[in-house]
Amino acid sequence: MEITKNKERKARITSQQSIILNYLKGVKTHPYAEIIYDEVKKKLPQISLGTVYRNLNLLKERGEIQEIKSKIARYDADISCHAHFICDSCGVIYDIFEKITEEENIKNKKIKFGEIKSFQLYLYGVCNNCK
Amino acid sequence: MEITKNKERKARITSQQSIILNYLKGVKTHPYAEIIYDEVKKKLPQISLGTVYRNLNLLKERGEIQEIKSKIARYDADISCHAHFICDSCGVIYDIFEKITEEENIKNKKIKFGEIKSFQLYLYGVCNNCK
DNA sequence: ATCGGTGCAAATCCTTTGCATTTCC
DNA sequence: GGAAATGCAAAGGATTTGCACCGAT
Repeated sequence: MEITKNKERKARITSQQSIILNYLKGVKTHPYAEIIYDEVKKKLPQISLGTVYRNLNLLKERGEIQEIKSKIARYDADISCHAHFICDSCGVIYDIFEKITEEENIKNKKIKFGEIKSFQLYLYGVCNNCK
Repeated sequence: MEITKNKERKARITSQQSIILNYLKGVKTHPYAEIIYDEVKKKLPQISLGTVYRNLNLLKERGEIQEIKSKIARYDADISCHAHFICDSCGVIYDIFEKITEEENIKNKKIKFGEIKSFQLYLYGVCNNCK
């Protein structure tokens, strides 16, 4: 699972793809595929949900966006070093740019099982809105 | 999503549940529901997959096990403070008990959006076996 | 002409759920 | 007896995929 083979393909940047990426870069809401689909459809009415999924996967493989593993996959075009606070009650995802721990060193840590290429730090709790 | 209401129910510890928990405590492989089902069936041949899912959710809500968010949900009965290294190629999940960052302080950090109750640190990369 | 991408719809597959039944306090 | 859990099967829902077609190189 989660195999990322590097079949060297000549990627074509389609309008579908750039519109998806641009939309994602413009929001901080960590939308999921269906939301992205609805939004992108405003500019590209004929786009299909399958294409949205395919492009999200492509962008993720290229490291241009990251997937946030919630119940439904959510996406974030901000790939800078930050954590996510996920509300156990309402599911809203907040970006945490404040330093929680030594995030910036994590990628340099050596572990015996392999090399750390990326990481995700999820913080869980109930957000102030829900309390 | 991911609502964890505290409807105070009188939980009954069934044999299904303890066998599932015991199996999980005995392995370090972070199995997913279907695997757990197959294993538990050896001791409890009549158990159903639905019951496995229901009990995994119960145990998770009670904090006795944790769910690892991979493509398929995987489960870990070790709830001590540790990270997971997930191989992007083969999907194997390794426990990381070595200190990667200031894990032990994370829960005490104050953030403006709410209170941190738990966290998960996922490390991604390609494991030595796959390289 | 070729080959990657698209749209559409169907298929897949993980997970949840409704319901009748059983179990345990 | 009654709340809670189970087994079974069906439903649900997110994501993937097969295929014919399109478009850019």
